[in-house]
Amino acid sequence: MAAQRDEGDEVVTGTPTAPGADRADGAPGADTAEHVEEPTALTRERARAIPEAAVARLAVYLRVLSGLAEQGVNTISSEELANAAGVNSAKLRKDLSYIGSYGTRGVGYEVEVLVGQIERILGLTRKHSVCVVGIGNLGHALANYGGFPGRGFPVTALFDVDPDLIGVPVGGIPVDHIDDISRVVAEREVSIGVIATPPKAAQEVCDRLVAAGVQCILNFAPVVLQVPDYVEVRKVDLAVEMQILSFHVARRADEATESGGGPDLSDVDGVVIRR
Amino acid sequence: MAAQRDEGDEVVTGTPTAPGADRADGAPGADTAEHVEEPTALTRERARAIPEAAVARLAVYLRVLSGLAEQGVNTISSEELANAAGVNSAKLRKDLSYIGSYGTRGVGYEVEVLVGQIERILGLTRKHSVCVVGIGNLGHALANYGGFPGRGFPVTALFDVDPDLIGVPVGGIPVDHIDDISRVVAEREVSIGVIATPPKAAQEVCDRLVAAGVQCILNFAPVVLQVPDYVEVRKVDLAVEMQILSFHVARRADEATESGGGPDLSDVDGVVIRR
DNA sequence: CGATGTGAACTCATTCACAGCT
DNA sequence: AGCTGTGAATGAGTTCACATCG
Repeated sequence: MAAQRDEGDEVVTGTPTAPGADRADGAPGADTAEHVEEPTALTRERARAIPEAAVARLAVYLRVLSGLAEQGVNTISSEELANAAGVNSAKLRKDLSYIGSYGTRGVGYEVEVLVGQIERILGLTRKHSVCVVGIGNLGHALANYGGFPGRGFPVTALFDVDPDLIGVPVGGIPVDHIDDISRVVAEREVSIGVIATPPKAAQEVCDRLVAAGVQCILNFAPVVLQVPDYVEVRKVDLAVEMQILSFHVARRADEATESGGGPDLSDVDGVVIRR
Repeated sequence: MAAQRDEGDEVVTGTPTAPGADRADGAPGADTAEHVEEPTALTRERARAIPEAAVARLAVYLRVLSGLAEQGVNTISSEELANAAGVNSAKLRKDLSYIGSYGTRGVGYEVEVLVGQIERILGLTRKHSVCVVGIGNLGHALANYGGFPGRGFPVTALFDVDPDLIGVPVGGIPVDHIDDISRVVAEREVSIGVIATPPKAAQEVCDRLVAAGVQCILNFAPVVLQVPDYVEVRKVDLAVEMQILSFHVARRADEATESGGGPDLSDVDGVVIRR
């Protein structure tokens, strides 16, 4: 049964401070990939309208729930599930409400039901063939994950340019030359492309993937990919993650340094406080 | 037991360059009843207050800028830089404004200056020793990155439980047994721990890292780690990424179904098909 | 002029708090 | 009595638009 919710969010702003009209939107800005949705109101019919942030969490809930199912747990409350997923229960309930009402008041949720519903929403009832481009260290690791994280994402093709690798099976799949990408992607109906090449090659590989018809890309290369609007790109950026952690280490250090030391306003690291 | 934080945190308030008397009293606008702020633990103070989202982007800008510097570019406008980083210029300028005013009106930014300032803010002027736990496929790949993404993050220790691995050098560093983690982490002043173990071992490894004094963790294992408040956890979750992409594939498919080959729909909602 | 820097408006996301069902 | 589901309130993050200054 499809989601029967209404399109939800209207202009909830009850604040009278709302400005006049000004609907002159359509700014042709340099907007990059990321979001595809058409900004101007009029949501498509019974819009799927699940906030991106919620989608990410649904995937987490799904994993937790699968674990519970294996342990034979049948029912769980929002409180417990939220806890296991590392979020608070209000958020969890709101997230689940986006996909429908599958809980029982006074009781909780049936694990099986939730698993099924989340899988449906995430499109996991269908298999998504994946290809990995760039069979270096990381590519190897990814290919060897075999069936990729969880089932449902079979890796069916590997590409590289290194002649020594072509034909060599990695994780059971022989490596093809990148020049054959179009043919192979079509033949094996690849729907998701993973880029694990050195940064310099990433954009070109990306272009080839797109040309081959791939519309979803997971990018491990430390580059900002330019893609057409209709292509969805997610990136996993080690350097950025490390640097964010670094930022926190630094901030922690700052705090430690100045704590206890009176209200001195001296800029710790050079940020001049102008006035 | 606080679960790991995901995103957002930190109180904003007061830009470093705020003019005149900012920092007035408390919260702006009419506060409702006695709602005594509940600051994140002991943080606060003269918070550097850079939104988490901005921090992540600063890291991206930094990479783009470094590339430009190498190419000999001296100056760049917000428009150009934004473009290269895949964001719009307003966002970029706002992000940069969090770290100070280093641009020249009518001209743009000096690449070198920006690189320096971002590095300072991200705490990259200091080296952060990294350890990797779990030397399987992924751990190998990570260890072999050598100096980790970009310089500044030297991998100085590797851990595993497999007797066959202990002592074997990977990427130049011999693998230690996890039981020695406390000693080794202390000796090598590891400040960031990377978890690349199978899911089942992740929480325990995490606990050991924390016990050993590591306060920043990058987790590749598909589990929600439970850590004390003062520990910062970032996660890289392949399964979640794939599932988010899957969701988009599914949504795309839905849209396609209903727009083109959709069997006669005497539907009420005008199917708004743009372009 | 032209591009930065930034209050203010707006949009998206999270949390509160409670009505409503079991 | 207990727990879900959800409007409404709050807060975070993004975009607008323009004063400002090199």
